[in-house]
Amino acid sequence: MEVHIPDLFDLKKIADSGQCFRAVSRPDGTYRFITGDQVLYIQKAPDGCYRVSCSQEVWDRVWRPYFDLERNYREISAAIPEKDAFLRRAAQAGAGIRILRQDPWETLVTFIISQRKSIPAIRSVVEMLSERYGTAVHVSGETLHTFPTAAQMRDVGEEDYIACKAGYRAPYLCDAVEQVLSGRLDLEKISALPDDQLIAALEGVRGVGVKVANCVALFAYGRAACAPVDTWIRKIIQQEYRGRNPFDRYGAAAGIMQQYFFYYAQSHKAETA
DNA sequence: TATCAGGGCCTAG
DNA sequence: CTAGGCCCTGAT
Repeated sequence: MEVHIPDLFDLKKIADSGQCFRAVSRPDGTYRFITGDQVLYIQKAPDGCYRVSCSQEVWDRVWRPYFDLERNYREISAAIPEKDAFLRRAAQAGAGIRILRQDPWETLVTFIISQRKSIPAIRSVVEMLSERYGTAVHVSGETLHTFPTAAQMRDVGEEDYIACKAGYRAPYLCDAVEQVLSGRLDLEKISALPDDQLIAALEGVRGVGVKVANCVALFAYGRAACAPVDTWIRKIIQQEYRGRNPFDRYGAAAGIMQQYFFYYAQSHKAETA
């Protein structure tokens, strides 16, 4: 099937954006995304069209929200003040990135893993967890594994996580599983909370600090006002904004601006180092 | 082969 | 509030 996407949309930038850790590309330009038990193959076609492997119904129900297609990024970018030259440059470079709306459980777990790890290292842990504890699905001639649910991780022990290279984060993962299964943390229910309370609730999990909590709020709950500050963003604040955090000024779109910064830093590593 | 930092967080002082 | 420590990987 084919879909038309009029807004800024760039598969490579999305896959490399560091929000999701399971997206892969093929030599022919096809990208594969996985969320929940859904798998999507998507390839660019002329005139803002894309060939997708799913039905219209699944596209509308699953992937449109996943790619945040209801939001107009062209408008948001155009609204960046001329004065903020660095952000304009970053937004230009990152044009086509979307804030993905991912599954809260998967996002929570993957960002607990992410701390003090490089993106390739995160990918390999996430992939190993999926292979061992997720559900096998057969699509398009390949066997994939969904990301394991909390229930599927019920009996996984610290040693098992360590075997998956989670390192010192192993007890954090056990705590996350325990809290979700016991209902002490209800990932569905907290979606109704305002940003600050949502973040506070997430911080109740061991190994979840302000940075990881903000990532989950932004990349799973669509809280675009939340802007996670990591080492890269910190560098930018130091070098480009004289140590003054600019995100307060960006208001409801702060998280999107953060993504532009992050992408810019990632793709200009040599210069910013 | 050795070294270093990587999308931080916890604990102690 | 600030400093170490942490478990392991990928990059040089």
